[in-house]
Amino acid sequence: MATKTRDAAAEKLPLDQILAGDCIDIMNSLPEGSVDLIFADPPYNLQLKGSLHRPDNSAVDAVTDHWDQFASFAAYDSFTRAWLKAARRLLKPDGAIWVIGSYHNIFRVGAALQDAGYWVLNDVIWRKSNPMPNFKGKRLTNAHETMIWASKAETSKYTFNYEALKALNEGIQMRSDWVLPICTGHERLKDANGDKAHPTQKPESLLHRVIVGSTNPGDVVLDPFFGTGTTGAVSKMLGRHFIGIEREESYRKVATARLDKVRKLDASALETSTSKRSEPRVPFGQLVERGMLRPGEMLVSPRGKAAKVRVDGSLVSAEHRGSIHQVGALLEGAPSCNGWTYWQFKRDGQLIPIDILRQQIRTEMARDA
Amino acid sequence: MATKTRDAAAEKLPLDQILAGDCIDIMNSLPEGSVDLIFADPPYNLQLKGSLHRPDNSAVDAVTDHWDQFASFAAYDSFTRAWLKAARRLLKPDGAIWVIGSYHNIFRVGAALQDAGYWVLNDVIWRKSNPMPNFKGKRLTNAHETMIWASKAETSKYTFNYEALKALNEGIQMRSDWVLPICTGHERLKDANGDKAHPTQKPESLLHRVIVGSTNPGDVVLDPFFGTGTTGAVSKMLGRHFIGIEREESYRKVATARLDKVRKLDASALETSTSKRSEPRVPFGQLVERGMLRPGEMLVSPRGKAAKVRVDGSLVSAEHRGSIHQVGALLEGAPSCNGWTYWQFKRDGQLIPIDILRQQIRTEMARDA
DNA sequence: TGGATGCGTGAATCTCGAA
DNA sequence: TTTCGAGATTCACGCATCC
Repeated sequence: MATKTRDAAAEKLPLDQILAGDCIDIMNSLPEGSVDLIFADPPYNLQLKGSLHRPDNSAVDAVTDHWDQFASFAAYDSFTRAWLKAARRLLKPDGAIWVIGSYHNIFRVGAALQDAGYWVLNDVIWRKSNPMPNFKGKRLTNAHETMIWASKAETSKYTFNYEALKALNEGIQMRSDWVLPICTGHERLKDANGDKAHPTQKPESLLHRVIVGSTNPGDVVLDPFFGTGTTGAVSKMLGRHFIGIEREESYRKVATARLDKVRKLDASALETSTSKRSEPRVPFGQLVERGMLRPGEMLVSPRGKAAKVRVDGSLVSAEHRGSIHQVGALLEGAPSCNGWTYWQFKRDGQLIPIDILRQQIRTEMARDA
Repeated sequence: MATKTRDAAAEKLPLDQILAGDCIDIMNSLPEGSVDLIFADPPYNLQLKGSLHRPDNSAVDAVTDHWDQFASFAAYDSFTRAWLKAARRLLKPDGAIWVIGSYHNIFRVGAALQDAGYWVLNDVIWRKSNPMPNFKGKRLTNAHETMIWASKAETSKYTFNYEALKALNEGIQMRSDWVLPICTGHERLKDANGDKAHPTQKPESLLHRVIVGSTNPGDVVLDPFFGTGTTGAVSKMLGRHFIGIEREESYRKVATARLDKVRKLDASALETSTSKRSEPRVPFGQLVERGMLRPGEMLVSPRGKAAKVRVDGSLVSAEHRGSIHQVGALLEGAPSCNGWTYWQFKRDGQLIPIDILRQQIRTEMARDA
């Protein structure tokens, strides 16, 4: 707590600094039970092989840095278990940890956390509003990353600022899925050449929510994979202490310059809420998946043209196939057509516009948001 | 594929049935390499202690069934590794699996999948539009569950109906986070007392998306934790075969009654949008042979580069010669080039993409088939 | 100054069949 | 098993440029 007298162990901490070196060695050199929160963004072990090009033939700048290379799952596990053990020793009894990862590594991290005695509180999904698409159409767009929030032990009285997060979420309980954009634009740090300074810089909005939700002012937040220092920047801004550990000198240099520019906020730290209150998009396919329309059912146009609904939410008429908009446009010989207002379905002998069903879904969405 | 002759192993399968007993024993009794897809909703090992009450003091009906009780993580791991091994043996070489879970078990399941040799394709978040709130305000609202989609091996040519899922999502490629409501209302099966028949019944919309996206009509879908048979119901409706395995008689009974009521959709509703990859290959030389392009005629690129058509269907420019793709790539200095969409020819002063000619041939082929 | 247009890019396990 | 070559494939933004 902010008001609590700092204990002896914490007094020996090198606060608000970036420590150079291997995170396991350095964590082992710091006093036991001294840190309130750990935020860790470890290597994901992506195991990328060849190169990848966009449809326009430009090359994707992939994460191929040496620090993300591991010989095997076993090697990655052994690294993971070692740093998680060192991290747990550092935590105060009521401390907690956040770890972020992708499907490449997060299952291994999660199992190691549980095996080490941490107690998982939530898994939190960062849903990216602007992810990189899947260029080859071979998988789903990888549009999220996973964070695990765990206390040091099952009995820990971890910090959770329920009301603060609820306030951040317009008065509604914060959920386990967070929609936030990736780090781009001015926030993305560049090196002297104008290239990105770090391949995986996290957005400050993500750390903002983590730190507001699970620390108090004056707390100590340690990041063993500091990179360009997002954790430090947000901690400093929010009046928390940080300790960064980073092996690579180039990252430390960028982080130091960044942290020098950060000013602690006075009082009301408001999230840059991107509340574009436009109506949410409802794919027509959801009406089929949710059983509101039956695959095989016929839709009818105002002038009596008909088309059949297929399981993937596309339509097929005598001569055309495609989306509700495409088939409508083709049947009318029009350049475009709003399928939502064009098509109707039959219930109890009545013709009903399909837009009614979309309204039902939107009403649910608004109620449940 | 639906039209492919079923192989010997698959012919011995007990299709469209619910098998009674332990899933590991039963899977081991079925023929190796015979199943296209496995969907598994294993016990979550929730480790619930005590009871939970809502703010109004009503009790939350928690999952406390005996089948969800495990003595330790080690016991749960050993169970998980055993059924995943039996499941992998059953899969065809190009088969795939989906497993759904929560933070209690999904990390252990994911690590076990990777260790067993499965190849993770995506982790998919089922984002619940109407989750149960966190009554105590001690954690984030647990508003999602995680599914892991993995192929049998890294080299598997898994089924992925990219275009169908894109159609379900109104023309934008499907992401790894799916917003769907939980199973309520009349879809939620009740027992004779009017209580819910199964504590964790999954919504059909979720299975619809899984099955449309990763199987073809006629495929065999196995569910080793069948419960009340959502996987079977959706498989049957979508013209896939199912095999259910369920230990508890009460669930089998409910599932049987449910499946009897399901009708298979007619074939035209089952058709989905397909990708160009599945269309027949047309050699460029055919355009010349058929007189659609004259030997000696010039093709033009979007940026005005030109090449001459030769009698054998190769191109020659000032500096390069080769296929339409090779010459395009060389002229652009690109690693590759789709000549079909790159080159244009001239008719009546208009520039027309050569892909139009390929479309004409494909339309003829479809009509004559 | 403002709107339209175009370009660049982000933690990516990203083709496939024939020879 | 490896090699070769045809040819399929992208969404949301920020920012710069150009009328």
